[in-house]
Amino acid sequence: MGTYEWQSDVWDAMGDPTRRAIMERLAEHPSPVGELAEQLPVSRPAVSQHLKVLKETGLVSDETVGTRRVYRLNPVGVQALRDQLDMFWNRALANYESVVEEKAEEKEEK
Amino acid sequence: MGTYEWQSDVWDAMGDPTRRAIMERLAEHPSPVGELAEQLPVSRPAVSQHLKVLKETGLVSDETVGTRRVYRLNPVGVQALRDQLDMFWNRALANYESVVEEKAEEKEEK
DNA sequence: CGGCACCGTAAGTGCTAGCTTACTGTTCGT
DNA sequence: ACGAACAGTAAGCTAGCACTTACGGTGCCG
Repeated sequence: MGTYEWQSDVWDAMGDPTRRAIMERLAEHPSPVGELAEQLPVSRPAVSQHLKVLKETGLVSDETVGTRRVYRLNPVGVQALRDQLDMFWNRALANYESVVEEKAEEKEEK
Repeated sequence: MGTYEWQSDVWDAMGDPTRRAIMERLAEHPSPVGELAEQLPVSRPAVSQHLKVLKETGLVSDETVGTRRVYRLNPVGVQALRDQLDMFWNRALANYESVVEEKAEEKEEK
């Protein structure tokens, strides 16, 4: 807690399967809303609402070109997820190693 | 199948705020269910249900010691998240660089 | 053995959020 | 300028899920 702002919104955003599907499409290449909706089993407004969430969390950015809006992945948001995930990763390893040490101690005591 | 049937379930698991709180606690150190419930604003059965989900997705592992069950982070599950996230990360960078290239081309055309 | 501590499961409930349809707002082409 | 294409917003409905209480099961200790 404290000064370290916990961006839980980013995890919430990735928690929805449709939004993850959108992220996968955008990982291929930047796309306008209509093109995304065609490749997904939901309506265009639904996609639009999901993109709003993804944009608010900083996972995607948009650019208006002509009458359409092209969305693309935002490296900043993705990096934020990586940072938090690395914390879990490091500590998961620490936990695992402590288990190994305990097992080793058990053997030594024999 | 079997070992690798998750993938998307892992994100769903991390989508819930309470489960993320549990993951934070387990990142500190392994804990039994009751201890986790004391530090959270939900009942013990609720924690138990969440732990079930986290275990099914491979994010945590449990060990029965006496009458209690000690849960800890599972490096394998956390690693699964990291792998998928890295895919987004690499492609997000590719998208960004393509934008930079386009901007550069625009300047050259002038 | 009997009571206790710890935990998982069952059953039921309330609320969130994702979806749809309908509407409004821009921008481009003719 | 008018219609078409593209997209965001509003309102409403529904399904899923996170939570609760109640219960059943297992290992520990006096």
